Amino acid sequence: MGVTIKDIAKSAGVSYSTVSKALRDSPLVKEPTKTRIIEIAKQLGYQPNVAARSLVSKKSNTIGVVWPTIERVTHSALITGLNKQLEQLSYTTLISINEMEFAINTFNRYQVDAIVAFDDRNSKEPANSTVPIVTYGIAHDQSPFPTVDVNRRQAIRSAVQYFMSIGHKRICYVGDLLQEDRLQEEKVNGFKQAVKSFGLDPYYSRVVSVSDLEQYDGYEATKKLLKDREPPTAVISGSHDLSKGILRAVYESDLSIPHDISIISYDNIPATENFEVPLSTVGVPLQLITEKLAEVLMDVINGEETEKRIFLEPELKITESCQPINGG
Amino acid sequence: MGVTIKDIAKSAGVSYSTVSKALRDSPLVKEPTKTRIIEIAKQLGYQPNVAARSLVSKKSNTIGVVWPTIERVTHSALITGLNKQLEQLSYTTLISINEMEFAINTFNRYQVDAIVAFDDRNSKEPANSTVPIVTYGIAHDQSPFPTVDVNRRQAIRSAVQYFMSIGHKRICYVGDLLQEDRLQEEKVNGFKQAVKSFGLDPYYSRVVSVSDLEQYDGYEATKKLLKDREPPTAVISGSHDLSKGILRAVYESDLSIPHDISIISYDNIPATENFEVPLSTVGVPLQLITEKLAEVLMDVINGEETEKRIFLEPELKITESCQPINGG
DNA sequence: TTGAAAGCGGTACCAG
DNA sequence: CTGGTACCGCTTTCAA
Repeated sequence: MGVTIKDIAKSAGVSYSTVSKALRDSPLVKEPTKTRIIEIAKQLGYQPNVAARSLVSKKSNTIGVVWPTIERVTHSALITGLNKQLEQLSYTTLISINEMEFAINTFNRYQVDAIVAFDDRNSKEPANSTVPIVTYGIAHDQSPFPTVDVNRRQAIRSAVQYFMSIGHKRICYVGDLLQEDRLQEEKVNGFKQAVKSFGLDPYYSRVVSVSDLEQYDGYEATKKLLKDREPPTAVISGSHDLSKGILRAVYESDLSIPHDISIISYDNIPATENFEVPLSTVGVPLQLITEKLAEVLMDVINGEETEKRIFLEPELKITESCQPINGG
Repeated sequence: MGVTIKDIAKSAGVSYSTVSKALRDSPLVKEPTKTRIIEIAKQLGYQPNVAARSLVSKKSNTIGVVWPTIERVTHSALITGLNKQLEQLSYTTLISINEMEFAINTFNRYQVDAIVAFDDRNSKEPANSTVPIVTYGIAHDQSPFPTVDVNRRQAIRSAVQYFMSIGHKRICYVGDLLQEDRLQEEKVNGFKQAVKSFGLDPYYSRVVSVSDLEQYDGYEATKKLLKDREPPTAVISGSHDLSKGILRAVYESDLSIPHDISIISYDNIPATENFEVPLSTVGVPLQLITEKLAEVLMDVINGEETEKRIFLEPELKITESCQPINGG
């Protein structure tokens, strides 16, 4: 078994309560004693027992992340970011990939300080939980839990609006998933609404379906799209990976960006790749999302009131991948 | 705060030690008392406190999974499978995406019963740990910990061997990643060794590099490959996703499988998709890997001796995607 | 400044 | 079969 404070106490010739204080850096212990104890603890390879500690302190300094859909990459960057963010606040992140209810029960037994529930499918309303829950994603619409989310609808709408403002009339959205995926649906709906409310012709400005959100899917869809008699002059892409495929398809068809086609990509991740033409994006920077998430988590842990639904507004970043249309 | 066994005891009018027994389904409690207690526990929404339980029993019934590279999909199916497997053994899986050493420390503090370390990059040797560790992947070659792994080298070698046995002479392997990725390297090396030891002409039988293991990468690489004056008659693909792209590229070039090109895909996942032609595969079924992993975990938990390095041998499953070559 | 002791929520043993 | 109790490792009063 592991080293306990009693072992340290024995080795240091003090009582174990003194050790406890020393290790928690309490001012109630004289400096030399403290450093000596800490030194011994290090030598012995002491690791505080979370079970014992959280049993008495009712805090575990741990956040549980419920993420039943690891196979879908959608959230991995977000979770990585959140993990970093929470690390800075000296919280540890633990992930469960079990089904929502089971995962929440697990985290309740573990007495984590708070739970973040991610779910892009249509999962059950989180079970009752002693531990406060924060959700990300729009899965639970009248959820009783605080929710942080990106206004995807608005993101796509802004993109449409921008394209119209520079003269585009045939604007397509590539990214309808056809499966149950609320996150994608929101974007599609944002597009459809925009088309309607801005009075675009739905014949030219339509939604293009893909079977997944990866590069090849974008490639394939665009190949088809470009065979139209009157292909769009502007494309909005539902994800970064799709965009890569779209670019490929455009180039292979000997068209150029932005000369023949302008493109804006939905994206929360800062552009890391170098494309031939830097990609215009619309979305909420990942960092902002994780910051907000961490903030809300700290709030619920400290029992402070939070807004129930935080909708982060997307930013439009226009680069050379967009160009005004000449004469319609 | 949560409901404790004392609350239940009060409500049931029994001592709390009886409650403890009843909830653990001990035969030392009369049936009616037991059911009554369990009923009350359910009504009150009781969740056993892991901290308290593991503090006294020194068991948490939890396995910690160290997985610093969630962004890379490679292992997600494996982890999902392992999670299921362990669930059946009534173990809970918790995942940490932190850097190896940090994650292991965390799990030590949490007193998980065992740790599985996944790592496809070149990470530090796991720190010293009170908790037993099992590794998956070849990252740590002279690792002191039990390791379960797939014999990737042999997998690719078998595929080459099979192709030769049915007359192929120009066999290419698609899947070199060029980055530091030991798992991929193993396959590439398996291929190179096979080419050499079987006396294939390395000019025709070569390794084709891809930038990632996804569909588009396979598509792109194959498009190029097929432009050769003398393209291969057989292709071995490094991953399932790559294979999808390879198939696409072949069809688009108006070639047919297996008539013009035979293909075997490295794959641990049972074929779920329906391709035009069912795909031949070589690899260890995922289920086998997770079973073995679970088995070794149970062994180390129970302090039983295990083989240090378990190398699972791949299976070759040949379908209509392969065809003997006619006259070289 | 240090030590002693109570108690967090359970388990397990022993007495009744 | 049920109740009482010691104790797991640690934090946190309270006394010395």
